Amino acid sequence: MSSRSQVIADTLTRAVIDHRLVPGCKLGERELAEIFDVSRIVIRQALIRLADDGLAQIERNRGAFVAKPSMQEAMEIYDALTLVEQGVAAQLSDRLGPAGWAELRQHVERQRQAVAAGNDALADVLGQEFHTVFVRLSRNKVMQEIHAQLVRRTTLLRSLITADFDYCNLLDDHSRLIDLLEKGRLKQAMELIDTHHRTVVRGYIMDRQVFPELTPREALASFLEDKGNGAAKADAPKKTGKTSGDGHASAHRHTQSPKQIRQ
Amino acid sequence: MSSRSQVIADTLTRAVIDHRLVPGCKLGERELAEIFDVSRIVIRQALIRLADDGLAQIERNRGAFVAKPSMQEAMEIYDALTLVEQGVAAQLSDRLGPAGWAELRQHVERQRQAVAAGNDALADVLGQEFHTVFVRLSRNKVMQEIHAQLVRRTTLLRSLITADFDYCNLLDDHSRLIDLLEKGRLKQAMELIDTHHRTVVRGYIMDRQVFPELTPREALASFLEDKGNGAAKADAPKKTGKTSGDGHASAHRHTQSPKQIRQ
DNA sequence: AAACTATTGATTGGTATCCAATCTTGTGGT
DNA sequence: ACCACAAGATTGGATACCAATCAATAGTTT
Repeated sequence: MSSRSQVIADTLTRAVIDHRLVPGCKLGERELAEIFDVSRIVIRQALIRLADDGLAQIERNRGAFVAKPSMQEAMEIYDALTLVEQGVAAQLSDRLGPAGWAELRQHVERQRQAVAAGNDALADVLGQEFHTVFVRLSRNKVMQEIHAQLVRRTTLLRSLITADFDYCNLLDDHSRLIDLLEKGRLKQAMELIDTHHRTVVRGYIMDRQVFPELTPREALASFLEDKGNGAAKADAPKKTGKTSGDGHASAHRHTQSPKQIRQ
Repeated sequence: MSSRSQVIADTLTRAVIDHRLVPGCKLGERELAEIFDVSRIVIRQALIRLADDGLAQIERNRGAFVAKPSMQEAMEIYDALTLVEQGVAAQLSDRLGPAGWAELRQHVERQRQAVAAGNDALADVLGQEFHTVFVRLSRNKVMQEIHAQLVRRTTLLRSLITADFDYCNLLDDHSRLIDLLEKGRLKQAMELIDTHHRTVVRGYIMDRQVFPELTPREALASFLEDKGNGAAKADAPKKTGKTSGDGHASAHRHTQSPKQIRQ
């Protein structure tokens, strides 16, 4: 249904927020065209979409690269995210019904169980997803899209840094946030959101040089496999690219292997 | 410096927010390609940019049209705008220095003078611009871009409705907002922002059928003239497309002349 | 006459090929 | 070691072409 450039843009987006394509990585038209078996023009359209989303930057006559935000921009993204989530919190504290609170609590509970079961990967995804669910309850699609875009960009940021903190703390934050909001303690709730994000940022140490771990061809190998199967080609990337979680309750650490650097 | 598709996207954006191109208007590739004297591919890239910005919608195998948001979406856009401006207000009330407040007051003063001088067009632009200046003082480029996009979309909405209110009231709102914020009366300030936008929305009567006033060729005639001159071609559209004001303190009324309708 | 169907025409999405401008790189001379 | 210049590669764009699909018309049937 979607145009091919949209599918490819979604696939690339997924690759970026999964840290398979890291900031600074060159996204050559010819190379991508070969990988996706499509003409260069379709690739260019996909890259325009990525650039509009803030995940890539296109330099005239030099090509597209995975975006490499400055520390300043990183701060701004987190500030914007905080602002949005605080605003949504304010709205929800007024308008959210019992069913909504229940859904949030249930989500936290699922994450707690994942932690208890030692399934860190799932816990990670759920922790990220919480914020998305939170905003979804505002029932404002425009706001959802803005938030999703900001979240994607924070996820991109996590490629640039070495996170180092435990996320049990953050899970507690989610639980406490619900409590505060339901009790109408809006001011404290907003304070919590602020410190929550600040905790995340503070856990980050920005490495100025980031080393690509994978070439585009390696990073997108899974897509090539999918393409072999045939059916899953168009569906899978679209869905995961849009709905699946992203966020910042990660404890990953990236091994650094110098290879091809930009700047 | 920018790619041609970007320049064209900016030109089209300006035409849309100036209401020369109204919601539902068909944006045919071939027609635009002739108008701008470029290949269809460049046009398609420009249309992708517009669609990503929420100003156009592309339907597969049917083409691109100027976006025609539903009443629901209109509400969501205004809610999002309110949320963003409230958040910025909260930040500014803490962090803004005397110079900032002075800039805001000066801006209101300029608008007041324009009103006094009977220069309604200028007053309109300044009234719209106030919100942009307000957000700019947050010194957060990411937030600025989000806000600018939302403002563009509200401006698009104004094509869909018949506004009917005087904007002296809104000018007072701006002045009062500054007073409240500087005095730290944050809660009242946020309430004011909310009612400010609600006033705007309430002044609107959504007409379900919108009639294109101009064909793309007519709407973009000024561009064609510029192109004849040669020099002003690349500069003018770029600059105005990005910085010049948009907002909602308008008192325009659109005459309706049935012509080519969609749906 | 009204409703359904088929053909035609126009438009879009996409490919392949070509070209100019620009960037990068590597080589050679000093 | 350093600078200049030429060669190669890459991007931005034009053009021509094709298949798929939508819209609208004309024709057929009831």
